[in-house]
Amino acid sequence: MTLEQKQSKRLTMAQIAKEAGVSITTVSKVLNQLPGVGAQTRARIQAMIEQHDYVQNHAARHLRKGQSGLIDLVIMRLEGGYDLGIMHGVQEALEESGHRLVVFATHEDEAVERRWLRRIQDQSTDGVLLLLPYERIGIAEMLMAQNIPVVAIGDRNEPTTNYPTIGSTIWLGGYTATEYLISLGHRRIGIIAGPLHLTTTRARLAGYREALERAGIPVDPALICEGNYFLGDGIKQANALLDLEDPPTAIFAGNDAQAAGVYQVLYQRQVRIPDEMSVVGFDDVMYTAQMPPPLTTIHQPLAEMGKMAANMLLRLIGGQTLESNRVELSTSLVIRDSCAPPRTGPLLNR
Amino acid sequence: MTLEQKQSKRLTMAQIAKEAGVSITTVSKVLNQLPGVGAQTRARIQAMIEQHDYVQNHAARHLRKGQSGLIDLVIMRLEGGYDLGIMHGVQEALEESGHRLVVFATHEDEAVERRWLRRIQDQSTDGVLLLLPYERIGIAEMLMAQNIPVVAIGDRNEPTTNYPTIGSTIWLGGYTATEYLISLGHRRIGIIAGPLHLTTTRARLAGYREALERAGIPVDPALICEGNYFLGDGIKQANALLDLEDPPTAIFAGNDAQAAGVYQVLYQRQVRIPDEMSVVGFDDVMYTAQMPPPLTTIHQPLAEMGKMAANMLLRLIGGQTLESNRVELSTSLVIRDSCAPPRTGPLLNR
DNA sequence: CTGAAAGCGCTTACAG
DNA sequence: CTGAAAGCGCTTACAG
Repeated sequence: MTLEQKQSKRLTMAQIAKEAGVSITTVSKVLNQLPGVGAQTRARIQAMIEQHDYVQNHAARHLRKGQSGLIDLVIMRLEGGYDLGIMHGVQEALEESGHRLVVFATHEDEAVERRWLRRIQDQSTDGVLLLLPYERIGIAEMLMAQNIPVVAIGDRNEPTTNYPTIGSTIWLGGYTATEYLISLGHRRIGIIAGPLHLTTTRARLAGYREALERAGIPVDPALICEGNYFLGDGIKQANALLDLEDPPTAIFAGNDAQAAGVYQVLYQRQVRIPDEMSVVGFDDVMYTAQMPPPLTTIHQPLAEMGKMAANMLLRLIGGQTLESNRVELSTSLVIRDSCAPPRTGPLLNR
Repeated sequence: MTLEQKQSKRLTMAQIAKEAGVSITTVSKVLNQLPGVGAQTRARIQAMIEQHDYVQNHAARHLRKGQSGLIDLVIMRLEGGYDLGIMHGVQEALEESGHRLVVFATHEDEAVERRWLRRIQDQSTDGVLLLLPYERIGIAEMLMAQNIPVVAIGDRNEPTTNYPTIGSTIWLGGYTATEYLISLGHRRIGIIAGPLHLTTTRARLAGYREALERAGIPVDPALICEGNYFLGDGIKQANALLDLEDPPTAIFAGNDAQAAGVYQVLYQRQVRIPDEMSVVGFDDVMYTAQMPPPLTTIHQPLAEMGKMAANMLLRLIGGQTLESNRVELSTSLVIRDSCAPPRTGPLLNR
């Protein structure tokens, strides 16, 4: 080791102890705010610590205490919107606890997932937050088998899980959005769903159906489109809906990304929102308020969900038990400018 | 410790060694693929490792080798677009190296930054990627003082730094965008800049000026707006430009978020893009291709920048030296559907 | 109130 | 080719 490197090396507890003329044990007690140190000694050591700007070595602490101070967040892909909303809340919670957040995107690639899982298993995480609608290699189970705490955010494909999950009242969101459109006078309401094998998709759809049925409006299968939750799906399905013999007067998109796709199609076809077509989204991600025109959508409390999930995980890590394995925060309708009563007369195909 | 916990505990190298009837040293050599182990012994130990799905303890390794396997990425806020583009590239590079990515958003809060810095100083990071246009508390310097490798991404406010930075040819982007609009016949081109104290803003502006001057078009200060790089700034400045006595026929936005704001204003005022107004953005973030109409913009190779920054950092961590302290990747014009020749006759104020 | 000592699970000279 | 031993920098019973 060269001299230069030696000089730049951070101090150890032993060095602090030596300088203060006390034992390492005593320094450790001061650092960890443990009792059993005289007031004067404590003050002297404290001063020394501050003077040198000493920080405990993380690795040694980790090795002894078995805590890495790290939380892993697993997401499908870095795409903004929904995931970022959740991350905001997670970050906020971790800021208080002092944990750092490791972010990992699976890109739905099994090999990548397995490699990450291996890297995680060396006890270098305190807990994992799963932000995946579904998984193929059973990440949650593998993690639990290793006694690594897990909390899943958003709806998962399994109706019940033996690990905690936090979601929102999706069904109610689907119901509320549809009911709102009905209240404006709409009778033909198109819905763009996600993949039907996801429970979260089915919940939206069930809410939609319930609202129609309560209003005595027959459900027209032609108005129900299956897609994925991407913008491109909104484009594709909006086109399909508009090309119908008897097109809808309102479109309820499965999420805000789809709604953005719907906007694009309406723009291209020169169909005015909301005069000629009403649109409702789902999620209420950051940009919805700024879409032209501002999108009426179902608000999911993303930040709160993230925060609560992180706090649940933290409690699990602390060895506490959770009151409930499943928490649902409430969705709500945010009325902005994308909906209006249907215009009289059929919409012309353009 | 209860029996249950005992059972779930992960194996140690010592246990593997005992089972295999060899020393810990030998197991370690096999695990780290070091020479000095007989082929048979190696095979036997290898089998044992696989059988037990043994993974080295991260904390112990970290303590001995002084490597955490962690890279920290510091960003201002989680907002998507630009930052996510960079993150994609970073993740890709780290996937190969095996490092995990810690993400931290400063929210431009000094207290938060200082707390993070402290947490970082305990040797629990291998290196830091800075994705901040500027910083108030001198993060880069503090990190360097602690011998923690740093690489900054995107342009920084300092013209020169004593740590590596990676950016793109912003000036050229400003020039190219303006030149393109001129080539379409535009003479009055509005530009929405970012904060003028940022070098990155001034580079765009200098490119804009250069293109105008080369074309013999006088620079009209009224057409130059200062804003911030958010969507709201695009809205505000687009309104200002449209309210001018002699409004521009094209608007060059400082980034794509601003361009989205411009779109919104044009939509509200029922000014058609590109027939009545041309718009150019900057960055080429994920959603630009999907804006209605698809936005013509200056492409920054965000993923490549992130990847290269990560690789530079990795090299620094490995003790290698870098060829250059400053790398600039090239920007390019991506022509989509938001520009057209100016319509004849003045644009009516609406 | 204070401190000597064991030990967390590895890696790495070094000796055989 | 193989292994005993020191040590990375802490925390934590335990003894004084």
